[in-house]
Amino acid sequence: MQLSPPGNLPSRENMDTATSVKHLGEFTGEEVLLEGWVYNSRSSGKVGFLMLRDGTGIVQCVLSRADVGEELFAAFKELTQETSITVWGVVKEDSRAPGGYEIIAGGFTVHQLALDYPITPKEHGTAFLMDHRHLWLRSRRQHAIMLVRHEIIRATRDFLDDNDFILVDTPIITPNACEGTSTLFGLDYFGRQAYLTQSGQLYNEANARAHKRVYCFGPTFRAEKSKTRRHLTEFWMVEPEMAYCDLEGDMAWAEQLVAYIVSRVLETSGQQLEVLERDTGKLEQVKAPFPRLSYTEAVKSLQSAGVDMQWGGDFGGGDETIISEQYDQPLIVHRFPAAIKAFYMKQDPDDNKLALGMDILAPEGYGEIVGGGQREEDLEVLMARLLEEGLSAQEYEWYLDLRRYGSVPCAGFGMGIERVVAWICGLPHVRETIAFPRLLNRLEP
RNA sequence: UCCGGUGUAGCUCAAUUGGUAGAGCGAGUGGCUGUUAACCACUAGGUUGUAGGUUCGAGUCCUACCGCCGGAGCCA
Repeated sequence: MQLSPPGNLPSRENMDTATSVKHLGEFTGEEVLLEGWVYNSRSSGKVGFLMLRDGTGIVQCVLSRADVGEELFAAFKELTQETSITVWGVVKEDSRAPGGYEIIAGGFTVHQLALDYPITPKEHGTAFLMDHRHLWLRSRRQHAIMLVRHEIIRATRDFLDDNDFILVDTPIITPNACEGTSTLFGLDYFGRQAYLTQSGQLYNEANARAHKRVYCFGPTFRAEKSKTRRHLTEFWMVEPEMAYCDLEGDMAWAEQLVAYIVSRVLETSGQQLEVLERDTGKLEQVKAPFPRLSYTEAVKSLQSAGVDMQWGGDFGGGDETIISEQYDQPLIVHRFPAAIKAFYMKQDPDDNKLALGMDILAPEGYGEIVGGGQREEDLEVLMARLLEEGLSAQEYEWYLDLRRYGSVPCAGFGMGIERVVAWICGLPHVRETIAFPRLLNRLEP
């Protein structure tokens, strides 16, 4: 359908390129062309309101029957939700319009009329929305979440890049399991057993000896049959690794990264947080340094809170919540029992029952967002720990080489992007923090 | 894998003690000159998750299975 606008209104020929809703403020009083989709439309007998969504924002376009003519006005009334259209008209400041600006429309062109769009402006259940995830992404809240995710990733990369970290990607397909095969997705690699990575850390350690400070950033896979609000089977993790760094340095880098991300989102994404109805007061309190608690202190604190827990065990999700709710900042828990940690984690020289690991627990019950620690740099100790875990030294020869040729203290951590997004956006579940989540019971769409 | 909940129109939900399956939204038709998830009137829309059982009669009670949601375990 192509309709010509009447004579005294802006015509499409006057404009060469389309602008976007995000930049409308620069065109007050001018004619613009917008390309987008119908978000919603309303009409009374002689005035129509078209909410146009163009990916950068939503703007109300006003069509007056007297101005646009009978034919165009009748065509407007045929428009359905999510129909793709190009609209042209004059930008006008108007306090009655959501967003402060509206378009006095001169005309529009329909590209495709969308019939029976499944997601109506009313409420829907999560199962239905997840089945229509490919369409749900267009809605206002989901759009805002993806923008915040984008900003979190940008802030992460800016922070690391500006501090002389080099992005060195690590492989997704790996030949062996660094911490047992039960949590890994297996795959056939030309007749050999291979796995999807659950961490780039071992490779990061090699890269850190080439570049001193490195990070990898990619998808990570866990085949755990976990069915909780904080687990995905495929998630994105950024993993910085630093040569010549100990546990203290590791904690400092991690807390500064987290604090920087929060301040950047507050600075740039206020509009999105408003759409998400996030209480930003709680985010504004996030400032490095974060409070620190040793594992041993955390266990004592839990025991005095009435939790039945012995020294040596791992924290459950509920335990994490109880500990972190005592603080309004992210909390660093450090020095865990060596027995429950991976073979490559360095033992505490002051107490060999402890490993030099650390976790950061997000406030408001969001749980662990960062996990990391100092690596064992001594060849003999590392070899002994590896064999203790029943792993084959032969498969880790290249990793052991890192201790043979210029070994140094080395530390790093992994930060789960989806958990950080869930926390900063104030979402109850990580499934909305990624465009197409992979969950225990969900592989589609 | 275990425990709990749930499944009714395209969507979100009602339906009394077991007695004719209903509303809002969405869709369609008409009306309305400033709407904000617009509003008003009318219309269409159903194998009540599946299979079996009890009963004169089952959305409702019983059994099994399936899906989904939440929690536990396991994990980041």
